[in-house]
Amino acid sequence: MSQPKKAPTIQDVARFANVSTATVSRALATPGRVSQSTRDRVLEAVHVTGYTVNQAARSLRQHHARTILVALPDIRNTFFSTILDAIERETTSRGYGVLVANLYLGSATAKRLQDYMLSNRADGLLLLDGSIDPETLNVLSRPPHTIPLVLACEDVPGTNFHTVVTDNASAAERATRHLLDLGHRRIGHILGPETNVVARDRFAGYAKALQQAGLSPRAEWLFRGSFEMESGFAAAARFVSLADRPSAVFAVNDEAAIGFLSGLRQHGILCPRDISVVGFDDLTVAPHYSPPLTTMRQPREMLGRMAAETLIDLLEGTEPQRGPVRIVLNSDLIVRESTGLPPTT
Amino acid sequence: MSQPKKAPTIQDVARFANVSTATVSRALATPGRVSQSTRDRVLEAVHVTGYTVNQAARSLRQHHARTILVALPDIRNTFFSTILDAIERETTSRGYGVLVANLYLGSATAKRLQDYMLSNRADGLLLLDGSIDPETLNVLSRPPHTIPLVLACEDVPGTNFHTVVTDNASAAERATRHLLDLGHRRIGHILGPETNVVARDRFAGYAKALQQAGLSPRAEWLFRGSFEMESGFAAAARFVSLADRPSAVFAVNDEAAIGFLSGLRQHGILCPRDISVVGFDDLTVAPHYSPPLTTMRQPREMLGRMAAETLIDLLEGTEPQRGPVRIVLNSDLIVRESTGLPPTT
DNA sequence: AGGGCTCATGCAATCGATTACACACAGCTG
DNA sequence: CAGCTGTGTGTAATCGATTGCATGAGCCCT
Repeated sequence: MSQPKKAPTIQDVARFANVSTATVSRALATPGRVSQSTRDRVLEAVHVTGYTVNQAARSLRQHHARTILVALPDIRNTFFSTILDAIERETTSRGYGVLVANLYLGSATAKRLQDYMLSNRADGLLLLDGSIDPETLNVLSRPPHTIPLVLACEDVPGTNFHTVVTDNASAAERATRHLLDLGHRRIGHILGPETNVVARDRFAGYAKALQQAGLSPRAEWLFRGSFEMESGFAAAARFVSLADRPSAVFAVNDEAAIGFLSGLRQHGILCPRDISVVGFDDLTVAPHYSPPLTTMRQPREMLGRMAAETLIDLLEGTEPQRGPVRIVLNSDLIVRESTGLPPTT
Repeated sequence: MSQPKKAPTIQDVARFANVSTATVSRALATPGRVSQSTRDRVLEAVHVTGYTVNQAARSLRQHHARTILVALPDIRNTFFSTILDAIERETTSRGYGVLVANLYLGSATAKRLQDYMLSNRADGLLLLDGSIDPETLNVLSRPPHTIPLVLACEDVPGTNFHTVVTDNASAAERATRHLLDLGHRRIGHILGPETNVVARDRFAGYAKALQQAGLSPRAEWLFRGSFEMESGFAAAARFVSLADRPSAVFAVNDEAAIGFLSGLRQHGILCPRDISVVGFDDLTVAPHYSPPLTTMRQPREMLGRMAAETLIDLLEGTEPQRGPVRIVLNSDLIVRESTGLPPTT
């Protein structure tokens, strides 16, 4: 009696409702296909027994898990966690679960992904990390595995999958042009990691804007970094050691911008009085920073939502599938107080 | 030939290696129980066929999914995403997957959790949200369900589960005492949501420190808010409307502190010149804010790791199970520049 | 009245891995 | 040499839900 009773199964429900398991299954999945009275009895029995479906059994039989895997380079970063949030909302509203895998660079990433994907735990992969080996992806996405795959945020060069990204290059161009429009001619850039597509695109946009203004990047005004605050902070140290300093800097993201400003402040350089800085992302803290940050706002929620949508459509074969989709979302320039006219020398 | 070949199963491996499926299973799970030569043949066959286990089948048979569910109130918040990161590291290193569920307050949370947990998708639940209905948890955790459950970050009053939390009350007391030690006597507080345990504990610590100094909270210096920047910002508006203002404020977390400072700045009130502010959490941005924030640093990674550890130990029945464990981690006061002596009037 | 429907339901196979049990064979003991 | 032990392997049941096929009841039409 008081044993650790086992979870009720469809058998229990069937017994209780005096029908076969097949009927229970149908009453639940396709209510229209059973009679009113049977349906009522089954529903009643479900209620009484407290039955819930065993997903493992269902997955085994139906060959899908109603779960997707989201692989990202760093959950701690608000940028990614916001996207993950949007993904989670969309997927759960469609009845899917979300498995997360954090891909610390350098770990046996490919192997882990494969293990995950090939073991029927997840039906599809949403990849937010462009730094993965393209060949691994090709292996996963082609027969005999044929794993539905959507790339979001970061493109993987040399592949041709469904992709949802933002317009990094043109947004960076826009940010840089904003500085040019203010009258700046001496514009530096805090770069992201060398290998990162997003960072490269943003640099390209920056370079293009300069070029259109008849300028070109100067090596000593290019500060290599990562996407983190610390790297912006480190860039500030290099900045102050320069004899000939830029009057404005475009940072690869808000975090780098914030670290940079924080570093400059330690050296008595104030923004926007002495220097203008543009960031990228419009983090929650951007409007509340001191000074409030001028930045490019990416539609992160939308990106996450569309990526999830694309993947699930793919899984369910709703869309007619005319080759890989590529969605590019636009970013907006948000002008705040971290940019201003160049100091009059 | 070029059909979408199906994924290889243990049957394929067995056929290839000329053994039974039982032997393949044993060769993989308990290599010591098959002969050297058989083992080699099986491993070879696994390699050739590209076999990976079907988790759904395994789960069905073994009655566990090697997956845990992490339920949190808001992934976007760095605070939670950092913990999630730590959890993910720990669980994957132990061979478990992580499903995430975001619990927007007010949604049919309890129902969602139950569906999730009772459907054999996950073996255990790691709950980072204290605002859930205690009764729901009791239902889940008791027969016939008996779901292993660990509470992290936020306690749920009226329940008695394994818990991993930080010392919110005493840390808040410490933060407040820091202000007292600087000579402040007029100390306000930005509160969190009324219903939140963490917010309540921090308020209690604040009140206790005041009391020990012979003071008590003044209603007009208590700013009700949430954990978000906007609520800190809103608090600033109320602050400036005060005829008689505090000289220092303890904020329920860094986000509230930042929003508050940002709001004050708009009104020309500068920190630490005019006011001292202490936050809580030590977000990444805290040292890079202007001014760099004095705050209580919580061991978030450790918290995530220990919570995951506790849950998995529970699942695997490693630990001898002598009643619910309760782990309380200590926070550290990090003094930076947002706190200073009270302005000399 | 009988043939041909549709509708509701049951029977039993199926998904892929694990594992209790059975069995064959080798080597050892008394 | 009969009997015993232990090792290595195979057979088949099992986990729980879904679903193709079969069946039977009831209805309509000619």
